[in-house]
Amino acid sequence: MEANTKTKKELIKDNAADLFRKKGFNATSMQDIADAVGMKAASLYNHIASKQEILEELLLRIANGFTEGLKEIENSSLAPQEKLEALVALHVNLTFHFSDSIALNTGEWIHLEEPALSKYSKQRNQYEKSFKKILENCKTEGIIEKNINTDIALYSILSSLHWLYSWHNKNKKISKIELEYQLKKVLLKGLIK
Amino acid sequence: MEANTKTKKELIKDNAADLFRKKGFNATSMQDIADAVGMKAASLYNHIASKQEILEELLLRIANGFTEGLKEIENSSLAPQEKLEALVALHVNLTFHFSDSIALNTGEWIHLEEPALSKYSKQRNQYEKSFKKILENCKTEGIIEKNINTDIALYSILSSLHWLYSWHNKNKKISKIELEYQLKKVLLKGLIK
DNA sequence: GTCTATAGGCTGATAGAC
DNA sequence: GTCTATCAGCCTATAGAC
Repeated sequence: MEANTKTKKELIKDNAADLFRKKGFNATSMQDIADAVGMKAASLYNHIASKQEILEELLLRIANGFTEGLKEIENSSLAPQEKLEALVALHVNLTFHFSDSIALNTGEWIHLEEPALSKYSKQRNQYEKSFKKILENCKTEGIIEKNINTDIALYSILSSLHWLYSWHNKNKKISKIELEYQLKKVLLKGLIK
Repeated sequence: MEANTKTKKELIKDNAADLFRKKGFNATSMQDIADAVGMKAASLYNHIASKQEILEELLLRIANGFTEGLKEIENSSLAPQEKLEALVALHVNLTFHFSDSIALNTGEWIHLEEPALSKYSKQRNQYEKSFKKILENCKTEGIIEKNINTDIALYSILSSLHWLYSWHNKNKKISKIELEYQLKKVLLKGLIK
């Protein structure tokens, strides 16, 4: 599928994602989106139902990406440590794949309204819970030290992975393979010898 | 200084910080802040000049906290690795000290207007630059492996430290000492044996 | 499917009585 | 220093001509 085969709705969502990321959801007006796409604000409503709808579709698409990726990893016969590495790879892949809209996953999701907010939060909580379980399996197997707090490890890793998009944007020079290699090292094996 | 000796301006800023964190700067109205403080929206302007001013004062106070803390560490005679540990401690301390307003440091700073935005960004960039320098010194001394990308290590650590506030809020059970111990372990020494 | 025109509501901020 | 009243502007979204 090439760029010019995109539906106008997809084009609107792409531009909106970019603006939401740069200015925030509330500070982005339909006027801003219309200007970016190249039409009048009123015309947007021939393709989308509301500003909310744009945010919902962008975020639920990403949430589904994570949910599906996680399911594959959970159902695999990888060892706990390999599952951890696969999760890092999943984040890197989704960051490259959804490059613009993935930034919304960090903060802008709070502007979702019900029932989308509940649906999104549910998926996100489920994801974190499963991630934590894998960390705990690593602990049981003695791969991770017993006195490491699983919650701290979890949120520490997730924070780094959530912010991936920001240097994907700043520093395009880093390839996917290199990014994956570095993150596995820094996040899992540690910095100091 | 006790809670009830706070000026009304400080009370307004405290409540605003809490709302900005929960709802975002743009989604928080002066009405919301007035309701939280217990006065009419118009009365707020007897204590503050504008909504912008609140955001600026909250963020510049934090930025100064980081700048000053960093200066102390830089001017100390600690070894590179100890400086790294001191930086982790600095983030933990400021997270506990500014518990509500520190959250704004993660995303809401984009709503600063000039010239405050430039001032803030300058301090932030300077902070990251100095942090990076300390990492590079660790590399020179052979404490950190040569093939680790300093930028990735830097942003990975900073991301985790920026998100500290979120589980400080969720999980008050973790003490400052324990948090500091765990983070030094997870961020610096690594997860996997 | 695009446009112009506009509704209806909320926003940050000000004026002026008390 | 607090209030009521109010302004001027911007916001999302709709109606209806073309």
